[in-house]
Amino acid sequence: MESLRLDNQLCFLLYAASRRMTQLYRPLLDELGLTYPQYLVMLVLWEDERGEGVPVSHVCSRLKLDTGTVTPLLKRLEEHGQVARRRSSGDERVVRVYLTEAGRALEAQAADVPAQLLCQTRSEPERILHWRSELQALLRQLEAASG
Amino acid sequence: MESLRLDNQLCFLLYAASRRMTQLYRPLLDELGLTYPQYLVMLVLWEDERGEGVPVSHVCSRLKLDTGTVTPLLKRLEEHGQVARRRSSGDERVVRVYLTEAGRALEAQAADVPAQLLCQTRSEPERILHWRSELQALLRQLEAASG
DNA sequence: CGATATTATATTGTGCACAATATATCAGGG
DNA sequence: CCCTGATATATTGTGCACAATATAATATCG
Repeated sequence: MESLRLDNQLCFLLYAASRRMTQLYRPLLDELGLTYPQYLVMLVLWEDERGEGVPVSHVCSRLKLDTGTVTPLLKRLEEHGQVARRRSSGDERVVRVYLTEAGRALEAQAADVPAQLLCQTRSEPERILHWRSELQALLRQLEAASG
Repeated sequence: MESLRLDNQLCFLLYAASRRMTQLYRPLLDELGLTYPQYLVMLVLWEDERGEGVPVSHVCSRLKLDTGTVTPLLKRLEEHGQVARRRSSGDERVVRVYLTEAGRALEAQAADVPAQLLCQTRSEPERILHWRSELQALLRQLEAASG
């Protein structure tokens, strides 16, 4: 059944490439004491937290993950001292996530992770930009799909 | 820090696209009683198991997963009656995985899953072929990287 | 104002991923 | 034949993902 051949499946290529990418990040992130999903949360906070904290829902929507994944992730980051969590005074339903000093300081350490990865994969920067736009288009197409 | 912007990261695009793809498969695979990784195992077996069974190591290498993931996956497929597992008579170290009648019959039911997905994403077939070759190249590049 | 619906987060349960380790079998050299 | 190392699979422990449900706070409508 030709249509079911594993290597013809876009889905498997995405799945394999994504896992492989995570594996390449692992040794670099180990030095920062972060897992890969924790690193993604920190990317969001470094970009969006301006001292006033961001709601849990904001982290969820940026990463397209639900609270069942994000809440325990944030708790582990809190245990490790990278973030703090406080209920918003305005709306008691909302929990705001803050960077601690340590969490903020980690950004400098993480600054050259993307370059190190680029170097490790020996990719031309323009090749990366090409794949980035291809993947952005693919992701848009997938997100437009019903389901 | 521009280099750390979430949406610039190839890694996040892969991660998000892969999860989104899995989400699109879920309702279709629910009808077959399979999870997405279980579906991938079945793809390997439908393609490579010719009645004589395939070693666990073969499934691992095709899917690039280790035994810590694959062994429990195969046990769940066995519980659900899709596969059988027997130690090889020649080499008692290897466990061979066989399709059951039910497992073999499931291939016909799965035959139109790829087409349904194509339809759901409203993608031109040539667009898919394009992304497939792009992702094959990206995966090769990632696998060539040390680490 | 009070009942109802909505929103934000948390919890529970199942199934991956993967590092690290364990166990059992086999292969080769002395 | 025994010892040593290699090979194949399984087990353990941690951390995601996500569906389903629970809980609490807020908004809305009659």
